[in-house]
Amino acid sequence: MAKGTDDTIAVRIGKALADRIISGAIEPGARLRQDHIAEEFNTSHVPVREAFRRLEAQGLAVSEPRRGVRVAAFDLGEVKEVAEMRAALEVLALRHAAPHLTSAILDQAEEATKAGDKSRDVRSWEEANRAFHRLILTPCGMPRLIATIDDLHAASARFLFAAWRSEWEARTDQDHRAILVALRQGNTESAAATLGRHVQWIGRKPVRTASGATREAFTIVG
Amino acid sequence: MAKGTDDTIAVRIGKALADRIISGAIEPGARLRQDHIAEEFNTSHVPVREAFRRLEAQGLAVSEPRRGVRVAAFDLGEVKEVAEMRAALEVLALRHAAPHLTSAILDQAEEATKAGDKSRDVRSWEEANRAFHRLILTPCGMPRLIATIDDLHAASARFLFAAWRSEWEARTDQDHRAILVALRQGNTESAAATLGRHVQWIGRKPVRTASGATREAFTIVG
DNA sequence: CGATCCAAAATTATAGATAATTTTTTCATT
DNA sequence: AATGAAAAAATTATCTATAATTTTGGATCG
Repeated sequence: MAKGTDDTIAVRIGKALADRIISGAIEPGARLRQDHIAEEFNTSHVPVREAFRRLEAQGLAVSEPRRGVRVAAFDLGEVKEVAEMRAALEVLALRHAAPHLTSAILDQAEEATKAGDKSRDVRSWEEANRAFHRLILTPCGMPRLIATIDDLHAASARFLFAAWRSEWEARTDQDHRAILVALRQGNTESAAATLGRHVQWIGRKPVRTASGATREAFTIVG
Repeated sequence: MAKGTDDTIAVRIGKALADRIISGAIEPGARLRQDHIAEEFNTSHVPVREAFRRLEAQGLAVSEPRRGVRVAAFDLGEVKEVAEMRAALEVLALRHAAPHLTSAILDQAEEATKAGDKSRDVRSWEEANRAFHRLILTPCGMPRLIATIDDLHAASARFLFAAWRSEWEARTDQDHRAILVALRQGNTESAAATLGRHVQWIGRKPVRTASGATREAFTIVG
């Protein structure tokens, strides 16, 4: 995966900030100060502002005119919303991708599933999970649909990292396997139905807040 | 509808350019030169560049590093893609909106349908159509979903204006009426099914190209 | 006549400077 | 100590200037 060294500076900054927001390195609600970021990346603030517009469009940041840009906050409602949007769109993508899925692709997807089951931290689990979904969906040949799904995956990953920052225990992903079996049998509708349920499975877990109290954290697991 | 005079200049330029691209005032593939646009709006090119990033995210423009920004081209494939995405997402939105639909809202939606039937040009038909969809979907209370649907509507409108720039003949919208009847009866699933079919209805029409030949133009009608 | 190379013009991308606004701090007053 | 106004500092938004790249328009050669 090329690090895109010929990208414009604004694009590079946008990717770097997106990664920090998704990983939780920057807290929800935190201010993004253009001069500070510009200084850190050794640029002027002009490309930083362009990067902000991109983050805004992805739903990772919110901007108020003359008041600055903040990392987008999120709540259980948004977790559910993203899950349902993903369900609707990934099912659509899978229906179109199914006729173009080769057994080579399905083998790769199975590898990704195994990698997910073996992973010992959230980060690598998320990577494997994303690879699985991307592999079976990309052959739909609908670039706008894929781009929208990618943004939703970014949001999902953010929720995931927020809930399971440190302690993570991989479990074998039966849904992924059931989807692959159905696809190998040419049973697209069954695969689509399982996928739709799969991405709407919301994990919950108690988390200690800054104030010491415990609350429930929710996230899309799939 | 406030013209947003306290928006940032970049936002104003973005809206103005989006309107031109959607209406077809600027051709697909046309270059958007930042200095020219800056001069026209009496600004520097910095806010223009920010506006470009927004248009890019909406799928209305495409940018190649150091080569500039162009109005996005589109083909039958993209018309279909947008129609299917709309079907999937509007059905989802309607299922969530249905419990919150009051008869006042449904009356407004009926007014919008009548306005559409009466309209004598594409532009006002499109406006009425968009009002109908927005009215019955917004109560879903899912902001990200609504924002995504709005971008898809913008794309739909663009296809519509490209196919029916001048000659337009309104027809009475039976689908809208069927949807309203189902919603009034509390039959959400029937309404959703009709809506899903409705936005996938693709209109076709012969169009004379610049070179004099005729080709088929396609667009989402709904 | 057409292809190709080169210089001039135009254009994009970034930097540095300035005006306008918001946030923070200070300090007098209750 | 709490409140609130005023001044100072920080920050955003925009403009002007400059460097880097691409496009354009010939001139030259086959």
